Amino acid sequence: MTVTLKDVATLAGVSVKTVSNVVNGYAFVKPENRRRVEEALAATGYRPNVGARNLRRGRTGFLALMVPELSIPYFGELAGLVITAAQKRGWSVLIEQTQGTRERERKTLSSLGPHLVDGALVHPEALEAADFPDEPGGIPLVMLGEHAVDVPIDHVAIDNVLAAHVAVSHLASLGRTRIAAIGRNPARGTSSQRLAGYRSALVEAGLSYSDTLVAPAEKWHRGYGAAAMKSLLTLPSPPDAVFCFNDLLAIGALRAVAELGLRVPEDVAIVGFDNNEESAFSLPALTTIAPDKTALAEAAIDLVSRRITGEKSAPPQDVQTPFALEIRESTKGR
Amino acid sequence: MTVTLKDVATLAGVSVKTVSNVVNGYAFVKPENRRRVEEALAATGYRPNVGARNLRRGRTGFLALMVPELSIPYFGELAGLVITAAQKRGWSVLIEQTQGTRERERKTLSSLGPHLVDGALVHPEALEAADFPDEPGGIPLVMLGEHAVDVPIDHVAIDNVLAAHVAVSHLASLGRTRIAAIGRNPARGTSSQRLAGYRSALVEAGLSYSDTLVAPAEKWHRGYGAAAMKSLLTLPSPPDAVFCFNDLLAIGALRAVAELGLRVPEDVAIVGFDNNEESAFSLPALTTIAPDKTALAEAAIDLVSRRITGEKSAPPQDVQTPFALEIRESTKGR
DNA sequence: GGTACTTTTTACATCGTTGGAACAACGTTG
DNA sequence: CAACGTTGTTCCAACGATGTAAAAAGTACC
Repeated sequence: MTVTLKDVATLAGVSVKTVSNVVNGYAFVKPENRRRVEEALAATGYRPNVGARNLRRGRTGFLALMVPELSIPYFGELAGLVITAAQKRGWSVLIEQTQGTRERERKTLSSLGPHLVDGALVHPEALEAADFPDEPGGIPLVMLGEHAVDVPIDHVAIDNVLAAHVAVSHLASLGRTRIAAIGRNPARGTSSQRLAGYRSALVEAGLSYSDTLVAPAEKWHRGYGAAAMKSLLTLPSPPDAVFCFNDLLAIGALRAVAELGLRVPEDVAIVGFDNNEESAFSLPALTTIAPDKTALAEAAIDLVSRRITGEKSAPPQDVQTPFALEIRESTKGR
Repeated sequence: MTVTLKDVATLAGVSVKTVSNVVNGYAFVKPENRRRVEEALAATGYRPNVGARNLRRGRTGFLALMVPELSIPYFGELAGLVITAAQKRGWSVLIEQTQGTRERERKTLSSLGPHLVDGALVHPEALEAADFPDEPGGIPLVMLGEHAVDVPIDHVAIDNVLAAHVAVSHLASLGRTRIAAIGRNPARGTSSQRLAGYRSALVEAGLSYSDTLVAPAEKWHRGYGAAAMKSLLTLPSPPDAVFCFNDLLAIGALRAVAELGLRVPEDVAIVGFDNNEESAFSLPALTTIAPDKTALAEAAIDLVSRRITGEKSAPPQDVQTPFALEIRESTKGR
């Protein structure tokens, strides 16, 4: 059924290795033989057995991408870009979902044997430093997104503190004085980064920080954003602006505001984070921090490729990719 | 660096094959030896080389999933479920994106050699019958979603015609008489199915069909939905209800209605299709056809597994998975 | 103790590919 | 024409695992 090098070789009347040489573009093959081999290749429809080739070469041709859940728009979009970037360099991507739980993240990390994949891009959510394999025997890892953890591995992300600062400064520049935040969550590294940016922007704007205005969110999903927003709006003195730690929370917040009969941005201005595609179409459209996801994906693939092909032991890199504040209706009106 | 069976065997003082036997749960191993091998396995941290094992077994352990784009919520959600379902059966999933173009779909299909993956789930958008490999030499394929094409391969989907019928009947039951549709696209199989359901529901409700009320959409993305809705609303006699062929179009339509200063559902009722997570949070929340995506993913994995492990030549199956009409604010008010 | 049988272990070939060494063919040169 | 370097090809081993079959060890029975 399946065509192997041997079949092609028999048909072309040369040795297996010569066929292999043609397939791999080895220079010194007699034109006559090359032609015959190529004909035989075409005639049989030969396709190399990737497994065998990789066994021999000690590579698998696969990269793993570990994310919480593909159904979360940010990760769906990112995964799509990672796959595209990987494909350009000849890698195939295998996706592992962890639901953002530390247990599953740890399990996934330790299951990424050197035989299954050549390298991995991991986007941890709850992982701690202790969970990372300390012996360097494993495969190259690149961490995506913010790490609270201090592990010596390659890392790509935007400057979360700065981005949060920019978002909140924007709200302050509109003259808002009671600026709340939604998304506090001690288990998530990203949360503390964005919180830091939030605080520094408040300070810079001469506003005071108050714990009451920082709503927690167990998960950064729409429903939790709505719930958090409702509790903020029923405070004795409710906020006139909210910085949500991601767009999903913000979408939930938009709904909560509407359900309470208030208006965005007149009564409450809202800024999100991630620039999900849906956020350009919400009513009102969401002002948000827009990370350059393409740059993120490409930088990550770049780093992991470099680690795999040589440069094994260069010092860990820390790459920052650009972002922009995308101003839309939720802070500026229509 | 890497631990192989040989290393474990040396450490345990037995042959390679005995270790292999222990690893694979072969029954006849002396308890004493089993213990020693297990200790050695633990001590060395042995992990089987998947590539080598698969080379020997003639399997790769991978399935491919071909979708247009992960950044489209429906496919992000579906891919997540497929990966989860596959993992339960011990498969890893490789994702290929085609951007929904026939050229890339065809290319992807033909590149799915039997060595890279053991089977594939394909969600074509523009593919035609001629593009499918006619010789049965390849790997098992399962088609997801609607096929306009008549190819003898396994297939899982909801009943699109019926679902569209249900959606439109719901609009008619609200007393709407000028029911439009958005999403006509001759290049997409799904489009004609949903259009058929739309027409049959109009007939059943005693309403007349009019080409003017069926707006085309080159892509089923939010922006195209907004554009289509705008053109419908500027007709001499605009619709009082719209059936959008997917949720993204509907989300775009919601925005267009709002931008023209009209209200949903008072002026125009809107129904979508797919039940994306975001649709429960749009303003107003979207009434939509909710396919059971989990059932879809599991049925697909089930079919492809069965094909791979035996049952090679059973007649092609056609599995229909359930759906429901999810009624929300866009047709019922808040 | 010998025979027949079962249980346990091992040696060997094999999956499809590629790296390296060995070999063959060729044209050049002294 | 012998010696040599350059090209082109083949042979063999190896990647790490498992299936097969044969060898070894153990058990039961006469």
